[in-house]
Amino acid sequence: MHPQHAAFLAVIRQIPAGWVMSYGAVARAAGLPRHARHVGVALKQVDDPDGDLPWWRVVNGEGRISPRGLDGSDDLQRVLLEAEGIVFAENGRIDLRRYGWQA
DNA sequence: AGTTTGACGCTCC
DNA sequence: CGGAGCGCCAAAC
Repeated sequence: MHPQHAAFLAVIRQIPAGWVMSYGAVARAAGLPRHARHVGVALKQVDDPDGDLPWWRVVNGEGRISPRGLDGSDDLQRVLLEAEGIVFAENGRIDLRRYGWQA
């Protein structure tokens, strides 16, 4: 585990239920601006049997769930977010001005 | 050591 | 609002 990944995950763990953060926001909050892409890398590698990491509360800067290729785990992410009361717009976007968490 | 590759983001059009 | 283009940065080739 790279120390930077730990920093990203530490930030993500602090996002309260019902709120979201963009990859870029997480990177900035972790003190590593311009490393938004790296946040995605960290999340891809992580496995959380304990479920202590709310990975689903991270979306991209457009307020959309970032595509992961072939698997449909982005649908799961949407379900989890909606279960926390987050409302998706018609175009599948989340209003970050309303749900964006500022660490 | 040069190139490609992303769970990204911002500007333009 | 949707695309294209480009910058970014570490990893993997």
